[in-house]
Amino acid sequence: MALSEQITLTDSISEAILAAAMRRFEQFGYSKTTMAEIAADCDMSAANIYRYFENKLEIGAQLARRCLANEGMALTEAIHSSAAASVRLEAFLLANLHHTYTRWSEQPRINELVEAIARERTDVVQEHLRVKQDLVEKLIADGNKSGEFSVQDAKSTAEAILVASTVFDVPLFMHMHPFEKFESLAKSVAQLIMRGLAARPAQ
Amino acid sequence: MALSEQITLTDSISEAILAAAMRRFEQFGYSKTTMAEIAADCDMSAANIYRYFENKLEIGAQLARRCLANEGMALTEAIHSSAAASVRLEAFLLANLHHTYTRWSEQPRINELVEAIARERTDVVQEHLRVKQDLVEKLIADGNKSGEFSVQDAKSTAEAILVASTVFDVPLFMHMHPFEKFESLAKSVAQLIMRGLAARPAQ
DNA sequence: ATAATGAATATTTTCTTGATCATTCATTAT
DNA sequence: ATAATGAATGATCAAGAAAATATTCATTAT
Repeated sequence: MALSEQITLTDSISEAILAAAMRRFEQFGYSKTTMAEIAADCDMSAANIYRYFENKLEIGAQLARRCLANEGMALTEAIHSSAAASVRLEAFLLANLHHTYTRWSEQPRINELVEAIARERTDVVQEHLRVKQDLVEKLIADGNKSGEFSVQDAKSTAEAILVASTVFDVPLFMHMHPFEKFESLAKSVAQLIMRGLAARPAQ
Repeated sequence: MALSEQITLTDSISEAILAAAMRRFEQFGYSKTTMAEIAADCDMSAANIYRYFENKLEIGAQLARRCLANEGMALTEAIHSSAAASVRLEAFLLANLHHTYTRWSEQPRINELVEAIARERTDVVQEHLRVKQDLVEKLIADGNKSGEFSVQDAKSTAEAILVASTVFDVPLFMHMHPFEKFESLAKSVAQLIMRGLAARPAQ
């Protein structure tokens, strides 16, 4: 009892810290937010934060994990509809793009965090890529089962699809086109991935 | 006669400046190279360079144009073989990757120039993309003609292919994998683009 | 014991301020 | 006229001091 109580308390304090950090990161950016400010928001000393998190980057990493997990859920939804596999593939790419573009344009401060994590916490990003690849692999398996696809190596194919859709996943590229252009590009790429170039007897 | 002579002279001086600049950029990087140094290499004053080039960035832009034109030629070769269109597509992606990776690993100083141009001379990069897209469009047209492909909108398909192969074109990504891994990814993507996911009766 | 803190330390960032450098221009050479 | 230059100007960069900040730790509170 004392044990579970303690864990709960610790957790809720950690949550408060994360929430405060998130508010600050959103409003002022990662680098402009100080541990002292986060601590003050939680009515504690900066030193006390270190009882709950290893350091500032770890706070950023956990927030990034959640953010990416959110994206993962959106992508899961996009892929788990009952529509045709081709439709779901397009939905996947569009959802991916939408997430990237929205964050880029509406939460510009958060990009700084994203960059820091991408640079210094490769593990977080790679875990997310693994999740995405699993999703695509499942989609491919579904398509194979329904007869819509005939893909041999689902794993490397899923990897190739992710590589091919990198542009829609990296904030850095978002300045290149307006959203609508990106949308149409994502659709083109989805269609390309679906149909390929090779001629086929009946369509 | 006086006229053509003058133009030739001007040209050869411009060439000397470009050559000197290139040597410096390769060895010391764009930002660490001064106009005075380039000028000294050509036995002239810094001020005199401005009779031949608008400014330092313009020198960089012209060198970048040549560099990209070289890449364009390599890609043209890759695409103009007499092999099957699918083979040529793969060759195109691999040549693209090879160029990016080699420059990144063997001429790290030049990356600074590339970044500056990408940032401040979008026109140069976009012109190169246009050239590449034309090449891919031609490849598609060839494939259509030979019956290997059946692509309706060659233009937007070519655009999609370029978008899908962005990772192989951007130095920024080169640190993510060793060359061999990239090679295998490029092959996977090429195959994906070729065959697509959709089931087809024969093949 | 567990939590929390203030003070101490080590890193980073910011801020000068003195170069260095790109670019312009009036002047000189050809 | 055409080429070329040195000196002037404003912008950018760099070294180092000062300030802010992340992180640690010895100490206090519960």
